[in-house]
Amino acid sequence: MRSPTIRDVAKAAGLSVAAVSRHLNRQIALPDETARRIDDAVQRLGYQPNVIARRLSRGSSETLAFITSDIAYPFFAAVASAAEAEAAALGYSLLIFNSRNEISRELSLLSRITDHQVDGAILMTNHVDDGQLGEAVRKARFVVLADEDVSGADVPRVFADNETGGALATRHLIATGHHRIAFIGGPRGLVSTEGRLAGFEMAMKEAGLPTEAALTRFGFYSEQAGAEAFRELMSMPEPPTAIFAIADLLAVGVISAAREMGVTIPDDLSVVSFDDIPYAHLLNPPLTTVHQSADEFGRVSARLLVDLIHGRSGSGERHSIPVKLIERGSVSAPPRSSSQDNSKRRQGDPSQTG
Amino acid sequence: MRSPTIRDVAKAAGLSVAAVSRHLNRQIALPDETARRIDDAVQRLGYQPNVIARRLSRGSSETLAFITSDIAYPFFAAVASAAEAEAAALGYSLLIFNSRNEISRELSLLSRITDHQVDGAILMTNHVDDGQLGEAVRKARFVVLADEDVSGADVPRVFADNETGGALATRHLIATGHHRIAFIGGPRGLVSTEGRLAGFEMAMKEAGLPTEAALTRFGFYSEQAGAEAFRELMSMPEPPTAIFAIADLLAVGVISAAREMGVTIPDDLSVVSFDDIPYAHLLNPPLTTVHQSADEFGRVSARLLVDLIHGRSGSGERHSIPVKLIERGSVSAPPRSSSQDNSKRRQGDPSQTG
DNA sequence: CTGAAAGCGCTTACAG
DNA sequence: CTGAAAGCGCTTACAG
Repeated sequence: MRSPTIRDVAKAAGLSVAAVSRHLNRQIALPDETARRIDDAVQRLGYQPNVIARRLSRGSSETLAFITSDIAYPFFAAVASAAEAEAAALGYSLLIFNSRNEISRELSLLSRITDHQVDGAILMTNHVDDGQLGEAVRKARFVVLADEDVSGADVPRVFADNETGGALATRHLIATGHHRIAFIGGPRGLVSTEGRLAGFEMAMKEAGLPTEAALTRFGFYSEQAGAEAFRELMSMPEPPTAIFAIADLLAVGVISAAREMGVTIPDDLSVVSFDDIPYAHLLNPPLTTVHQSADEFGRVSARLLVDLIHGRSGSGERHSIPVKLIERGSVSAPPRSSSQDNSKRRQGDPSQTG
Repeated sequence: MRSPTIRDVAKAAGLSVAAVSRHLNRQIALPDETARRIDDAVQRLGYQPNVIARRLSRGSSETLAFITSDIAYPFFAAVASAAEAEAAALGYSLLIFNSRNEISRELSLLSRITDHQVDGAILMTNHVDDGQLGEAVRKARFVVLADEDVSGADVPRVFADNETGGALATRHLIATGHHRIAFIGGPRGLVSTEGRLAGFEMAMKEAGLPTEAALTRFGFYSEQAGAEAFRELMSMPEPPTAIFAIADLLAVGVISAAREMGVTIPDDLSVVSFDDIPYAHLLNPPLTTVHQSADEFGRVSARLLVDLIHGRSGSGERHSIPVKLIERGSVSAPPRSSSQDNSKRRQGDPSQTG
């Protein structure tokens, strides 16, 4: 019941192991008759090369890793799926890893590159680094950073155009008549949070609108964090009339909490978010959100990684994924009653900018 | 720049390779001083064992594969995530593979078991087998089949209680007043389709209701297939007043198409589905659906696989995942106007059963 | 063109 | 207890 090895094939074909190996790897053109003898033996024995052994002697695996903080988040799953498709087209397998956003797991996954278990990795982390990850990435070398940054790592990067997206979302809210706009972000220090915040602030400034510290919240990327931020915002003396939640996941938390509190979106409160996850258009309300292409994210990352492995792409490379605003049903004009007057009353507030 | 090997460590510690290996694998209790020498050398050199080499000589990898037809489908992603968590708790890594439901990819993934690239696999296929897959599973041995069956494979299985779920969904529709109920299934021959169909038919029969062939459709598991089945159903002379779509994915297709055609759910048409994907409660309308626990699916599958590898679980084992109906907003009483009378008129139709 | 042999980096029976 | 050596199944310089 032992699986046949290349030696068995060689014996059966009356040839040397080397000849068989070379033939199987197409590094040699054998006379037809000889080639057939090998192929027949392979057939008959049901021989399958042992990939582990090949990997050990060759030092490469034709396998890539995709490390995500949460494979259950639809946007990340969609990126993984696209990366897989592109990797396959380029002759690579893709292993998908769930890091649960734990640095220890990210580190051990990255070490599989040094191991030659995989040739390289696409890393989608989702926390700020204390330096460990940066060092590991530098050591692993064949890594592309997608969606979030790891500072100090000299590798290619693929980010969404966060700043433009943030500005797009905010301008849309302003154009619809909102002045008191809250910002619900992820953790501070992440490029997603900082980029989208910069876009938000830029758009507010353009419009001559103040950015109030109490209206900009930060926290984890989770439904719960979105819900919590929403509740805090609504319990303010003068709640905002619109929210820019910088991820659909956060917006989902906002929607759930709003439902519970009986506030209607968009009648009582407008919401714009970011990502455009698969079912965003079917939610209630349909989410107005900044779209970034998961497909392009995955494909570009995979291509960049393969290029890097083959020395065809520089480590300084940066790729920006374009964004666009998708208007659906979660935004409307602010309710007549509210904040218009309130915001005037607060004109002199020292916490205001601009 | 070459990564340090166990030989380097041995040299640095002034010991044999064997001693180092045994110490690192805790198969030996060295005098404290000696142990420290090794640990220091490991530290200093930054030694990390080469997993590939270990795997080749040991013949096992402490790694499991999770093969899914579509990692981008939220339910599957959730199962993968749970399987990963359980595997990690049991000391195994989990690689997630996207097979795209292509048999050639499933086969090559399965062959990684024979390869010793992975110790075993959880296989979630989604097509009927022509025998190839069954043979590969039999050969690979350390496989657990989840969600869908592969006939002729003598391995453990984890299925939802499809029949009960199908009956639950159908009875709910009947209890709400529906008589003309359509069934939108996946491909014929899959246990999900057949089991849920059996439950559907059982519930209809219980209620003394006919099952009309034109009202039961089968097709791929895709949004598109759901939309198409819906359109065909609605263009019938007497369309159904309710649909049991046996997967949320299908229901999402139905909802989209209904939106386009201007039919309102649940006022014009009631819909029940199956799965309860993550955002089902936030859709418009909130989906009334049969819940199956993705978490339990993933955890049980992983545990069964590890048990199988360790010879602790028999290949005949079957585990059934309980289901329950979650009532939300996609079902209401049938519209006054319709089918009540129509269905009487068709009493004598030969295509009717029972 | 072809084969014998070394080597990839571990683990583990075997002998001391 | 400890080490020298064989072996896991391939690939590939090297020599013929």
